[in-house]
Amino acid sequence: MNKGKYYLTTAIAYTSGKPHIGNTYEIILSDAIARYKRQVGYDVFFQTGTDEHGQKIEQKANEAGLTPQEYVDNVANIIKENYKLMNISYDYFVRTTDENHVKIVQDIFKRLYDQGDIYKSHYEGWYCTDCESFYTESQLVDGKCPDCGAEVHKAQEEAYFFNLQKYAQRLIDHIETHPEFIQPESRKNEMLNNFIKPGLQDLCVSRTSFKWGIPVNFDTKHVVYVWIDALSNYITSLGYDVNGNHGELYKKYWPADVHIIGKDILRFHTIYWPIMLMALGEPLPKQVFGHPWLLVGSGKMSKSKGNSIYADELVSYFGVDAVRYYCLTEMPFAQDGTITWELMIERINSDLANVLGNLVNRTISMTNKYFGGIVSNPHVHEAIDDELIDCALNVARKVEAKMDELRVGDAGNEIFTLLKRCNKYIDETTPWTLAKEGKQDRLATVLYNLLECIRMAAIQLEPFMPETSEKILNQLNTQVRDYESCLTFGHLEEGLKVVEKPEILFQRIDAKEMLERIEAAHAKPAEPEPKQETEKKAEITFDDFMKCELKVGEILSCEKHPKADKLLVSQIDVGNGDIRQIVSGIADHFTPEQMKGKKVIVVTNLKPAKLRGVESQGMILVGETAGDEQLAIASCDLPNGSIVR
RNA sequence: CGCGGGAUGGAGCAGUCUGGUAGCUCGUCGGGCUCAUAACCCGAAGGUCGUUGGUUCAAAUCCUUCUCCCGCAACCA
Repeated sequence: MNKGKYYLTTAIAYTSGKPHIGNTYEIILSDAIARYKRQVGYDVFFQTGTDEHGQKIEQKANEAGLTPQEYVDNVANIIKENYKLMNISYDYFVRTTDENHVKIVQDIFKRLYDQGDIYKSHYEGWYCTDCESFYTESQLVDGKCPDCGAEVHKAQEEAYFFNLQKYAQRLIDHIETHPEFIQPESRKNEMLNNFIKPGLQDLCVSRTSFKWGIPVNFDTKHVVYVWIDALSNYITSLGYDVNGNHGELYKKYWPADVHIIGKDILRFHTIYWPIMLMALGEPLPKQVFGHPWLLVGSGKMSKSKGNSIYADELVSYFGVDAVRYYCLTEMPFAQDGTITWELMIERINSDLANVLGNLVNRTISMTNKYFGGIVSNPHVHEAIDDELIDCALNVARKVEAKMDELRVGDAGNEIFTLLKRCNKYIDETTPWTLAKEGKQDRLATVLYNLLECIRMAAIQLEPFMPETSEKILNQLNTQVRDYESCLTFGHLEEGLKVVEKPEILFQRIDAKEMLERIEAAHAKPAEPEPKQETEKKAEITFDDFMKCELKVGEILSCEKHPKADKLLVSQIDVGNGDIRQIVSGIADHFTPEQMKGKKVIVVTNLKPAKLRGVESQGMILVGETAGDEQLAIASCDLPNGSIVR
């Protein structure tokens, strides 16, 4: 049953560091879809990979004392290990440092240049010679460099630009005539209204400020800047050729059926990428799905917050399939989902242990107890059986409908309604009573129905939990494992002998005990980690330090900055009648009322600067924990104007 | 008025496009059962569907006012 080809991709992971479970979620989601499509008969090509260029990587490699290539090789390996751990069934892993990728990107760049879509121009901005960086007008502070405060001058950097506007109308037409193109649909308007319709700015597609990238082959002081490099991965890997001599894979699989990406980069995939393809005269991907984020508590997972949860740690506590199951079913379709240790344990206990694990266990136990493990079906049918069988036959249809909409979590829930129905069926038929009454044939039929439902469910669980699926089928000892056999009832072989002592599929977890264990494991690394993260600043001399004038000041009044959310404006008495106005970025942590009356330590000889239009004449010293979760003002009881050293 | 999303029983969500008995999972309480991983099954309690006004025979759903949350953007002397 060949239903045709299906090409799906994930975003390629940036190789700046180890991915957390939020990043891993994307590939688990994609893997479930890929496995499902294969199962129902598509010829699937599932691609993932790594994005390995850029200034940040150049820097990170430097800090680590490695060449950029060595650095990305390491991270790419970590990512591959991670995918292996999570049982990801990708067909191809593309790296943007691959030789063929590099060559094709150069060809694409050249062709877009030759046909006039890319043109050479100048990136204009304010340049700080000390920092060797460009800044935009709005980034400047008081007309000076925001980093070092030095004078900046208007300068031009040569750069290549991609003329997007030329294709804007075609893109709008495409989006409006293909409602399925941007998923979830709620994102469609965001793209149109926010970015496309106000007018697209030409995209800067080359850089000269760093070297770690794909050189522009006709102008080698430039490297190709991220998007043309990264987005092209979807076709370079397939053997796309600018002259039309495409490889077999390209001919077969392009256009992609779906690009699965995070909602944050939807813009690049629904604007820049389609326009690139239009310029190349290639067909557009059929669909781009911007999945929501997996949040920790209510906040975004990030290294700087120190709240990251990693897949390997989760797996070490709960196992691969439990983690996969959680990510797949706990995530809403279009809204951000949450991961906490408590929710994770709750899901495992209620769904995996109680409903699934226990059902398999009790059914196999009864088969052993009453029939020595031998399966038979004497077909002593009762009306109640029809309800169960209908439910079982409906699952495939419902799962298909959900999967077609990429509602993977809902699809998983459909399978669990069958498992729950099975538990209910046991209560309705009370096999132990049938055994006591000696109704052997009816009893055998009941057990057969249950085992067959379990078999059907197990097969359909494969995209979600591949290991568990196989374990269940092995416990049943059945060889009938094809998807087709789930579409009609009664394929489980008679005469089978199920396993005698079934292994517990998911052990119930004692929540309290587990949480304590996790806390203990986190307690140790929590301390030293912030220290590692904190960059050591360069040593300064005593004289350097003495350049700072620190004084005790009293906050006379404090109010919110009229034009900025994060800023507070305080009037501070620093002694000798000197009243300073100081702007601080601490509105997230303190209210103006809390600030008022506090004695604080102030840097009084800092060059004044304007922050969103309000002048700041100094700086309040504030201590912070890693990831700015908590702030504390450096306070002091000395008289106003006291010198601090 | 920068752009967008959200607010539904204790928790997490569906339902909103295409008005018409407010649903699911977890938790709580009561009952049942004993094949099973203290599991499974049944029942109950619990919601003015964020706020204001409107359209309608009828509003969680359509229009309107306001509030709060979350992204993006800006910004952290």
